[in-house]
Parts: sequence; structure tokens; C-alpha cells
Amino acid sequence: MVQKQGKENAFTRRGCKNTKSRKAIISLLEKAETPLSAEEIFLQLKEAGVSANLSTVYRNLELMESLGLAGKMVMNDGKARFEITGEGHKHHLICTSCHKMIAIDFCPMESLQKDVIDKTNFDITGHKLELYGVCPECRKTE
Amino acid sequence: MVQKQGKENAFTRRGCKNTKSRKAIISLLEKAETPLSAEEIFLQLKEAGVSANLSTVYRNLELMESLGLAGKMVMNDGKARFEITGEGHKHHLICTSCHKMIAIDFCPMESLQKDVIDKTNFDITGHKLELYGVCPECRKTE
DNA sequence: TTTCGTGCAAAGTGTTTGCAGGCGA
DNA sequence: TCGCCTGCAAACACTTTGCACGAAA
Repeated sequence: MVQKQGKENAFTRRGCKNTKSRKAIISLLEKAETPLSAEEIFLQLKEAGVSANLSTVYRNLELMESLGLAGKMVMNDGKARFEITGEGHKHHLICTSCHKMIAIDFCPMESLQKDVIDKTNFDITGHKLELYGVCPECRKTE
Repeated sequence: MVQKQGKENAFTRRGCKNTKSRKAIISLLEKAETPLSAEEIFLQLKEAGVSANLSTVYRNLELMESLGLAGKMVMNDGKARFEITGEGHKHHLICTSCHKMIAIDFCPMESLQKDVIDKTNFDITGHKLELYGVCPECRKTE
């Protein structure tokens, strides 16, 4: 009756079922270059032939966030976006004109976190950094 | 018919009227220690005896943002907060337990902005940095 | 089989908008 | 006075929730 087999995954390992839509969402997020909104995920699922209801998408994203599999960030447009929780976290540079988003790989906080902890006595658990600007393409056409 | 008098202010200077609610909102934001949500502003106005409709609050905050008088930031709870645009911009450390927010005065981006511009060719116009953690008080009671 | 997950529709939030009347310049 | 500002109510967009059916373990 032991059920520990090689067949485990991020969901079953935590007592959740490994459903079609969950697999599909994880796989989308894994190959996404930028954080995705619930609606984007919903549409991309449909395109991939794994249609899931929008509520299901929201419920699964919430689950994945609580399991620590995905991170949620709300951007200034009021929409939440989600990204896979990888080893190296990323920040983003967002074009205020065309809303293109590109990932930047360095993080100025890594070296400063300790300093802030000392100063504030907070137990720092994470951070969010977004840069805003105008991308080269938009600058041309302006 | 010249109307340039010492009586100018941030609004009239830009062709907008200096109404009671606008004065009150600016003054609230000026003395606020942390960014305020529209609802908080709405309630504090009422308390101060300068009741304004919630739509009016939103409209004025939007105006102030477009005039560059205030900055908007959307936090992970999905609510927008506003703060006065001062000389030295600030970032915030937010307790994920009690949602207390404290301002931190240093900015790691200042020294790095130039570097990012070189790397990405974006015309960087701003950034947002938020730190998350658990404050000393909440850590005690957990 | 049993329990968890899903679709559907309806309800919730925070925010925006159209319109008629009111106030600031 | 004149036109911008405001209050009100309705519309919006995104997200959440209740319920009954369906699928994973």
C-alpha cells in the first residue's frame, strides 16, 4: 500500500491531483519568457487544445502560488501576472508605450538584502522590482 | 488682464482649478507616511470634514498622476495606492502578515540605471521596488 | 469508490464613465 | 459668466465563489 513511486510530481507530492489543466498551466509558465496573466494563460491553453475554464485557471494559479510553484505580481495596469518560481528570480523592464516586457537577469537586491534586514529588523522574504521605460522601437515611432 | 499672481499653485499653474477636494487630497498625501489607497483617502477626507465622492477622489488622483504630482503603484492585493511625488523617491517594505508598510530611503537602482540603459537600449523612465517580509511584531505573535 | 477538480453562472471588488447640476476663475 | 468639477448611479474589468457534475487516485 505504499504509494511512493517514481511517478510523483509537484502536485501529487503535496496531496493535489495532477490534472490535465494543471499540467498544461505549469508547462506554459515554464516556457514563458515573461509573466503571464490569467487571461493569457486561458487563451494559450485554448490554442494548445487543452481548454480550461477561466475560473479553473484562476483557481489553479492560486493553488500554485500557495504551493510555492508560481509567483504572483500585480502590475500597474491592475492585472495579476504569474511566473514559475525558478531558482534564479527575475525582474522586468516594461515599455510604457507598447507594454512589451523583457526580463532582466541581474538583481541589485541580492547584495543589499542583508543590509535592510539589519536596519529594519524585518524578516525579509521577497521583493519585486520593475523598471519602466520606452523601448527602442517605440522611441523611433514617437 | 495679466493673471500671473503669487496666488498660483500646482493646479492653477497647469490650467486646472484648485478645488476644495484637490487641496485636501494633496494635503493628505503630503503628510502621509505611506502610499494611500483611494478608499483610505476617501475615508480620511470624510473624517477631516471635506467629504468628496469616491469617483471624485479617483478622478483627482488620476489627474494628479498625469500632472506628475502623485505616483500610482498597484500592490499585490490588487489595490492602487498613491503617494506624493517628492524629490527623493521612496520604496517600501511591506509586512505580509499585518500589511504594515514602512518607507525605506535608499535606492539600489540609482547606481544601476545607467548600466541597464546601456544593456537594453531602453529609455528608462522609472522603477518600482517593493520588499516583502514579516515585521518584528508579527514575528513575535506567530 | 471517494474525494478533489471543473464548468457554469452569479456575485464581489476596485475602478471608470455619462450626465446634469454646481462651483471656481 | 463660462467651463471645469462634482455627485450620483450605472457600467466595467478582473477575480472569486456556490453548486452539481465529472474525473483522478
